[in-house]
Amino acid sequence: MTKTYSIGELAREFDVTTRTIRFYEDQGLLSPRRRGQTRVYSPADRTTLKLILRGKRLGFSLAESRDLIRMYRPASDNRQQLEALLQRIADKRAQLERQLADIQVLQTELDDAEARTRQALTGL
Amino acid sequence: MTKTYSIGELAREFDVTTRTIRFYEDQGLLSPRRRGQTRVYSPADRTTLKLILRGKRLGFSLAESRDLIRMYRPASDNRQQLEALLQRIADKRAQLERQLADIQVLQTELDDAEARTRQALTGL
DNA sequence: GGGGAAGTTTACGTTAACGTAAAGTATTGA
DNA sequence: TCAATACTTTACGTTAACGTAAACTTCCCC
Repeated sequence: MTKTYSIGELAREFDVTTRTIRFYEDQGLLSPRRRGQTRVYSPADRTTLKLILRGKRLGFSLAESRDLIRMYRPASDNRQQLEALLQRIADKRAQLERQLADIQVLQTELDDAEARTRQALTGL
Repeated sequence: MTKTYSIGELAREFDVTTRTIRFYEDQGLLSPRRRGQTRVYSPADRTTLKLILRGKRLGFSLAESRDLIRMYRPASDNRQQLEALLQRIADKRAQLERQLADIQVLQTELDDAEARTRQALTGL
């Protein structure tokens, strides 16, 4: 019998509101089981939530995260769709590469800024 | 005599609308000179715009980018403020580190997804 | 058995980041 | 000279991603 989570538990763990989690479900990013009215989250649901929040930290929209979630599941036996999926994966990879490059540029700019700030401090 | 740019030139170069560029000015991120009514952008203005768009690709808000721009200029001779600036720089650096880690996790997840997709394709 | 505490639905409100349209000015090329 | 281009300001509209509030049910505890 595998572990489950309540919406409140997940909200606390990831520091989001329950409203946020329900909103993600509304947008089709999560589909927890129900015990009566109450939502019951599986470890897989929790992983999905984690994926969404990781995406948010990288500036992804919920639509992009939904796409990412779909990439992470087979979900098709159609050749065309699988090929299209490979393409979307490649596109995402390219986007991540660009973000990585952007981060590196920003890091060296921060290095510069810090050096100049320290320089200004020694001049006081 | 240093080069200048019109708003249209910059818009074309960076693939944004002129509305967007004016909006950034409205938000205090850009302050081009004027020739009469018309905005005239310096190479420094262009660099600032590039910084903003790089931030956007990383999911930064305009407020964050405004802060980044300020980090990139001395702008103070007050010890307290310089120390505070160093702190903000350190914070940004930490954020970039986390984003970098997030990207790496996502990259290996994409690797998995691609492998599984190729596997599904060979099974057809 | 009477509160809390945690869950639910429904619905209106809010903010950021522009889009879109209207109406006017300035320059430029046929 | 006139019509197309590129610029300007002003102002209302739009979308994503929730926040906030109200009104309700369920469960647990003393």
